[in-house]
Amino acid sequence: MDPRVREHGLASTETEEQDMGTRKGPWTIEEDSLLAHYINNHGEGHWNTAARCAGLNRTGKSCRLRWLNYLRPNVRRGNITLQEQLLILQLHSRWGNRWSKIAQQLPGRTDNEIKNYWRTRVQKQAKQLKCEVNSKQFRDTMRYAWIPRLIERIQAESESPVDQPIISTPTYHSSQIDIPVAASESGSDLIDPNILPDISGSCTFSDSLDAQVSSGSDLTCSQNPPSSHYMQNGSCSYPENDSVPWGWYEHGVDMQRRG
DNA sequence: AACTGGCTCAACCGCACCTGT
DNA sequence: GACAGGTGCGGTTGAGCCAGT
Repeated sequence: MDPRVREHGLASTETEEQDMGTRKGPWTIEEDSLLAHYINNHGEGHWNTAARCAGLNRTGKSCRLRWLNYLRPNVRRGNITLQEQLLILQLHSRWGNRWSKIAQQLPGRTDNEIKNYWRTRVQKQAKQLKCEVNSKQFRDTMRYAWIPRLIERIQAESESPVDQPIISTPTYHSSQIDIPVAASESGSDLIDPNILPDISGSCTFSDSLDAQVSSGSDLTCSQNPPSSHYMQNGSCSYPENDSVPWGWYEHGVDMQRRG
């Protein structure tokens, strides 16, 4: 849903807030317009000045946030693609909660969006696995189960000629990372060795866990995520059968929920 | 139809860092 | 060096939406 629609309904309460000083809460279309117009003319930065000169009764911080997360051109909203999910998992395993740094590798995505993604999806999975999101146990699950499954998934989608909206997403380029949009010959090509140096080189554990994990243990499973009773001896294992569907974050399906 | 609980995401808050004086 | 103002970042919150009952 366009947030403006949501916000517009709340705009009627703004008068009392304006009387009491700096405005807070959802932005109105008028405020968006004022801010965008100002920044188009004067450029980004100097947010406090922008707030004053644009006639906005907002803090500079609020203006900055609104611009970066919503008004800025090329901001991509909507579902995180599989490639983006993969990249987020990889980068988070390397950098931790450095959302802004991770966001820099995902053009058009904001740190706020990635942070929200992590909290709502990944942390939820950790919670359901009854393990700390920063624990070795969870990281191993991510590295040796979810990421490989994500790669398989990306590969599978790239091989099927129909229903692959993800393929239209841009290739991500940076000095360090170049995640190909279409899968190459092997899924491992999708992992930047600089990001997860231990994945490609840790065949023994990876292979053994792979055998345990089977399919359906990854971050795209939300409808029926791996439950805690699959946890054994401090690591994650999963049932042999593929009872957990890949529907957790089905693109083109999930994204239709919010239109 | 009404209610409820879970989910999403925009926006706020507090803190840390940077820069100019 | 001390201080103040501005900016950036990560954590958190709460309103609104939606699906299930």
